[in-house]
Amino acid sequence: MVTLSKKTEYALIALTYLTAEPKNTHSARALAQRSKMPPALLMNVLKQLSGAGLVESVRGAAGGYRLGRPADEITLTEVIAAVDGPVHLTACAGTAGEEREHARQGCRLGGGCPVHGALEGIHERLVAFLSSITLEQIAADELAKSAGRN
Amino acid sequence: MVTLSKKTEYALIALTYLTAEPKNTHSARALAQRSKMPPALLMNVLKQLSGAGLVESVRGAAGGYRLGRPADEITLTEVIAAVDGPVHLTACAGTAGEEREHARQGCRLGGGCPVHGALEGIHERLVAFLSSITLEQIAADELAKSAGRN
DNA sequence: TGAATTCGTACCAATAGGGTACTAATACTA
DNA sequence: TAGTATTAGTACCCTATTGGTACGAATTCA
Repeated sequence: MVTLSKKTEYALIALTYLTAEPKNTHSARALAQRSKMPPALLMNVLKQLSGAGLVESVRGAAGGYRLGRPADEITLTEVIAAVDGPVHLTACAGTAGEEREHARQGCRLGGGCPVHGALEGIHERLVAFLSSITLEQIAADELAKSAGRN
Repeated sequence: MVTLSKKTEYALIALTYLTAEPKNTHSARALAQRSKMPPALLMNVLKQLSGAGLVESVRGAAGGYRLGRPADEITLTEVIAAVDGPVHLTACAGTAGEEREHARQGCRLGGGCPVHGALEGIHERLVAFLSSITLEQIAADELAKSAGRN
């Protein structure tokens, strides 16, 4: 399926909030309450984002999370990769570098697979598309649309 | 996950073969053998493609499948929709027409969802991207790449 | 009549997705 | 120093989806 997972969705929502107030730290619980997300799940998502360096964590009382990088340097591709692992268009395409050989095994059709080459091309274009979308754009876009609704 | 399902992959493989020889009919079994795909599963996939009008079925002895429309009029979006259902970027975005109200229920975050508007915009661009890819392009692209490998 | 095929439907098993629970480590505050 | 609020780490559960199978019925040609 060509679908963002719920975890990615939650990650985007949380990141949008962090983008709106980049200087303060926001606790996982507070973020969950504002969006009615399951707190325990959001904590896991934030941890993954923290591991990927997309957010910074501050422990202890009055701690929480803040953006790890400027919003215009965080792309949708990175968010997806941090939460759900790297984007693979198919089992046989979309694996880069040293993983490529492994992917070739995963594609059991091997050389007989008549769409292998074409899918790799599509995959590259898809990643380029997703990478062109930054967190800043998402936050700004939402602001514009929600303003139009009021 | 942003991933094409195996069924979509199989559909593309089968369609590529049908594109190469648009006039003959090809039985499900023959197509499965050429690509080492599970025959029973491919039959289900072909049935779905047939229901969507992307391929024509011919029953009886010496029957099989052929393209239902010219290859340059079949888009990747249609193939995905026929096999896996319509593309939904998220639960809250990407549902058109009369289904829209239903989707709004699916998005339990409702008005509090701060990425709703932005995701709808991304979804539209994604569908436009997938719709710009035709079966003819995939088949031609693959031909070019496989020629380069030899 | 028989063989080859698609059609319709129902079913099974494995995996991934969504979600929870609990304990440890850290840091602020009083 | 004690208490509290937070993240970190891990392990687990449940359900839906996905990948894959099976079988009988309808259709067509020889």
